[in-house]
Amino acid sequence: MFKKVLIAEDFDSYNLAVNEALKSLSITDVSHALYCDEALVKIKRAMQEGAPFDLLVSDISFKPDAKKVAIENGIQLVAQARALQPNLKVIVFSIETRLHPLQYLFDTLQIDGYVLKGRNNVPELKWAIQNAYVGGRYISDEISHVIRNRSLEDIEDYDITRLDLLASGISQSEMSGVLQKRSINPSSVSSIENRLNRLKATLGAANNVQLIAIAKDLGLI
Amino acid sequence: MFKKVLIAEDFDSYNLAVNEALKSLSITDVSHALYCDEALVKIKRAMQEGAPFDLLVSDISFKPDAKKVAIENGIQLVAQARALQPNLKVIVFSIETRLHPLQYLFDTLQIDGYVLKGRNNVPELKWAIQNAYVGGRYISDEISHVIRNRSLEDIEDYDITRLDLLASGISQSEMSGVLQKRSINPSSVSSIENRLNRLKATLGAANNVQLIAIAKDLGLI
DNA sequence: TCCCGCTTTACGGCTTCCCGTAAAATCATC
DNA sequence: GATGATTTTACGGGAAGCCGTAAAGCGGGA
Repeated sequence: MFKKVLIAEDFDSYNLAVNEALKSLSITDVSHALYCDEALVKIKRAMQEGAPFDLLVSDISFKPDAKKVAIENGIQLVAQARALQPNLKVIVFSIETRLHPLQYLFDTLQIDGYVLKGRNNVPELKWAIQNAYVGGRYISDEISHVIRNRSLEDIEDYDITRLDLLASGISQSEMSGVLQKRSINPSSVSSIENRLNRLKATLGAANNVQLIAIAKDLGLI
Repeated sequence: MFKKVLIAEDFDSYNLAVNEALKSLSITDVSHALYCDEALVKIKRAMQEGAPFDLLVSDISFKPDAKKVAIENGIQLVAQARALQPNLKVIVFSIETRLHPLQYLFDTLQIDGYVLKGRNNVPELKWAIQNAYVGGRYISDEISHVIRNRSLEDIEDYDITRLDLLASGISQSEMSGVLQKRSINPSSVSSIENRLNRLKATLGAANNVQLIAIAKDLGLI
């Protein structure tokens, strides 16, 4: 079983739950980080000391407070942690159910488990940890069906930019100017219309208003 | 100190935290309810047996699952519990930060404490329980700001309906028809424009698209 | 080089949104 | 019931969005 585990989680309640799960697996070498920055520092230090972590259990959303932080969320943390230590096993423990952030975690970062915060986290976490240890990948039921939906595959980064600009209240002709200034092609009003139409078709939106509503729901913007 | 406490909370993680707080106050007679219906039954039975609860610690949002329930959320639970047993002390323990539901809890139901789920729940819960016992009322810092901020006060329920309809992709003239069918007044296209304009002014949106983006961000819809 | 397919751009019409103004209806108060 | 304030409705003109068509640009392959 895993020997050395790091938990990146800001709520004390959830830390209690993860502790409980680890205790039941007789894992005693457990470190806690209440902020992402802190977590990355601990990972670095552990590697330098020749005693790297075996497993990272990380939340996604960290409540902002007075403290100024460089890494704002668990997704960035996991990305940077994996860049530092590619063999680090990662289990994400979050309330996030939106497709886009999850797709990135599974497809690009290839995490080793996802536990959706819910009614029975202690047994779920325990199971996820055991699975990750033997090279498996546990995913909470409620989100495995979300992941199976691949409808968003052909949405590119600039589409997100376009949606962001649209949601900021500017007109499409103004957007054309902004895109030119950022030298993003295509930038003509017609192209913007085309791209937005394509997005509307993909996401089943009748107009720009609904498009933004759906994009918000999916976590695209 | 309180002798007999009921906890209405569906997540095991948060139940661990409340347990921890109660244990540190040497409160041992603790019951749990994972559903609101179950909680109300326990309150009733305890009264009938002549041993009513002293304190209810309740969540607001309960995750829906296969189980069919009559009481869907903690606000309804608190209202019904207080109707049954007016002297019951109530502490709400939730992630809810939106003004509207909180106002009802404080102004109408007059709850005895509100702990916002966050970084340090165990000490906060402990403090809230101690305060409630001596007739005080503990409120998490972040929430007392919200309660004081009345900027969203003039957004009424039908405004949410209008935003919902707008986000569903229909045109304003179609919305007029829908509102008439539901006999919601005003229903004319002009009125819809007026209301949406008022919302845009309140929320600082330049057009309908941005309005929906902001409404999504604020959790209005 | 020419052809082909794809993307980008341009443009025109039609619809919807946006923003005034003004009339009609409703409500509160006396 | 009259009066004034507020809300609701109606309408019109200009701006923006929506949609189809067509031309121009661009790259790959024969």
